[in-house]
Amino acid sequence: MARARHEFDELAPTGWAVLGLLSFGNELTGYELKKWADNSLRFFYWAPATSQIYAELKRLERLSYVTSREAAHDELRNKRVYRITTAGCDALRRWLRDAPVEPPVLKHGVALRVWLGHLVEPDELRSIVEQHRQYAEEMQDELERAAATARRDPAWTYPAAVIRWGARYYEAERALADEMLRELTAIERANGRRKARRVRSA
Amino acid sequence: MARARHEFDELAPTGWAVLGLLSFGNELTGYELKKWADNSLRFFYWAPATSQIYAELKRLERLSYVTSREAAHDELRNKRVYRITTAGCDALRRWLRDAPVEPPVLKHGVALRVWLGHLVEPDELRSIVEQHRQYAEEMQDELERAAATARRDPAWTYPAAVIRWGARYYEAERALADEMLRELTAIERANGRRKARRVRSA
DNA sequence: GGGAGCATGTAACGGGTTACATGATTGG
DNA sequence: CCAATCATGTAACCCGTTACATGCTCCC
Repeated sequence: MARARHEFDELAPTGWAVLGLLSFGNELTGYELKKWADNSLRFFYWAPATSQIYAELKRLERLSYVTSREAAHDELRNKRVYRITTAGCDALRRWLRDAPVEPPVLKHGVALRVWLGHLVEPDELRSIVEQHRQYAEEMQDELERAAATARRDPAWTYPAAVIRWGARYYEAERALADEMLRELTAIERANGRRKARRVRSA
Repeated sequence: MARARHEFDELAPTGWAVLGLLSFGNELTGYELKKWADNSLRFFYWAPATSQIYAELKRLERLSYVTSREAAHDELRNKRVYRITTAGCDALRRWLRDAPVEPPVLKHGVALRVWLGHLVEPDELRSIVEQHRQYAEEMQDELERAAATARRDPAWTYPAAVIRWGARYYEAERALADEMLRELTAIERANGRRKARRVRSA
């Protein structure tokens, strides 16, 4: 039953993600990595906590997928920069190629709450969906701005494509929220009629 | 800094989700709950492991949000059915109303891999996106079938609305995959031209 | 002077998973 | 008779988070 243990299981996805951040060639500190994660990965994957980035870097170093050195100047502040190794690059490549394509993880709290709509007042439900709509719109805006300023640099072609993908994703999310609001209106109207019928027949 | 501990923090979202499953009124066993989760929650939230459902039920019982009894007939097989209490129903209502609206959790492995497209062959990238497209299509089909057979029963209006929402969600996901495939084609063409230019200028 | 940002971690905890154990019933 | 399904749980483990500790530097 248990799938054979493969090389690509040796790291949790987050580990590969961090290694991926380093695969663009820069030498980066844990702190910088966190910031990069926060304004790229976050949009379509997720932003690990700072503490976990450090933990992940240690693991990566143990596997010789990254090397680190004390940043030369500015010696007093202890500052360690990490760089991907060829072994790390190879392993990452293999992971990208060979790891099974898994369905995205989606935990949609708003959908969950609408699903339980019979328990709350229609207005409260609307408000929840509206807040979500707002959020989707903000994300879309952010990503569209990011797309506009994206590097022309061929090294960033793929990230740029994913940013555009993200913008469309959140656009769809917003459209979905709008549609849901229309559905809610329809449900309220129907309930109104039902209630009216009950009253008439009483 | 730390947000004040609220009542709605007393359970992890999964706890509320399980309680939500019970809020439709049926008496259910842990096993049945798992199946319900697998063919409803799964589409927009996520399906907890069986073992966790039992753990969650225990917690819910400790909080008096559910009660349980040994199923009367069929005594030999130890079988315990759970039912939501009024306290549980109230708590769930409060959670639905008052818990902050949090952004959906999205961990999109496919996007992550495209983002690192510079490390793999274009064909391998296409294949990953195509597998994902396939998946999205299957989910859409499943949900559309579910929507078609959905209860007319007013008690299921909201679940039905969420099923339709899900169908549209995966439709969008498929469209997004298609668009991504077109982008990949464009990138390949551009890389071809770049390569050609390099050759000419050499 | 003090707050924001830079920088690195540790400790405790919790939520959730996999793997495992157990056994009865049903249907091909 | 054997496999699948029903049914319930425990134990080990790990991923990741929050909270905390520390201290520097830059700029208002």
